[in-house]
Amino acid sequence: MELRSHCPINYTLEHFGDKWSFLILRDLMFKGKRHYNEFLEAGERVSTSVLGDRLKKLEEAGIITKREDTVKKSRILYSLTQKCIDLLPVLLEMIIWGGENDEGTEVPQEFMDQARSNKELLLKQIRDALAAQHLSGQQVDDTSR
Amino acid sequence: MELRSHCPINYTLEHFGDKWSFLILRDLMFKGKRHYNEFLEAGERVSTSVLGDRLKKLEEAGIITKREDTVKKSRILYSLTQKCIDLLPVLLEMIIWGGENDEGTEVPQEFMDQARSNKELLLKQIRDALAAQHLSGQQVDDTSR
DNA sequence: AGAATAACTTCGAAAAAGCAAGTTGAAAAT
DNA sequence: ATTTTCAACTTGCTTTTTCGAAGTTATTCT
Repeated sequence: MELRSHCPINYTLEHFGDKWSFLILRDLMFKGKRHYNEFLEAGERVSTSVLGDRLKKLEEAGIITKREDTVKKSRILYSLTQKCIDLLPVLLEMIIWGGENDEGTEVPQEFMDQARSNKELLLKQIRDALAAQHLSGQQVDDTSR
Repeated sequence: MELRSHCPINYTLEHFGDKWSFLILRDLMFKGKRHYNEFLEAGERVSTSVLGDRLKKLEEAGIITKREDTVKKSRILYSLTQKCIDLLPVLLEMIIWGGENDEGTEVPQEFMDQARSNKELLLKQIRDALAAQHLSGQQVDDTSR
């Protein structure tokens, strides 16, 4: 990856500064999506070629990892790396700004309140949950699907 | 502006999810740039057509304002709105992630230390300074240029 | 065995970005 | 007073990137 500069904001943008990367990470972090077709069907409808390309780039950059799903062999399970979990504060601040400025936001009031009153605790809770689900190597058989 | 969804992350991305908007805001917030040609010359070299387009869109979205420069009448002075200053935490978190993950980062160690040890204070300092420079309507005659 | 599911690829079309040159109006220089 | 320069755009064209529809391959379900 060739950088336009070593400005930290530019560095972050070179990884996620397109219309889709952050949305894929949102699906992984906040919506519990772990498989290709789940990303396709969720939210804003990425096209499959763009999704494939972004997943590849995110993996190359060490933001996510892929491996065979132990529950169903033909599927690939996508996981977050620590590097990606470190990005959580950025996503959270984006949620706060969006939640405050979009009148028709879908963010629950409760979430906004928690983010305002005790951001550190909220961050820790989400971070711990993500670490348990993504870094342990274990996998829960989600029979609700 | 037509939204793909009311997800707060998507909402934020619809405003700044391109390669240049955040960089222009960075120049305004962290590098003290206030004029068109300063944006052009700083950092990663936007083309003038893209810069013109982004400034227009940011103004339409209420993120920045433009007005005649009182020091030199032929210039236009760009300022941040409160809505944009509210975005500061997002930018700061991007700086932290970029500073931590880019080996060749240009972020001073001192800044990283402060961000880690007392983020709220740092935020407040920057926020107050920005409010004084951008929201007061006053303008300092910068004779260093 | 046939249909459905999952994860991609490929390729043409559309959108965005980039570049060079031109425009407008104020200010500085001659 | 006229010319030159500066600042902030605007326009038109080319290149690059992104997008979307359809096709491919391998696996699993019926």
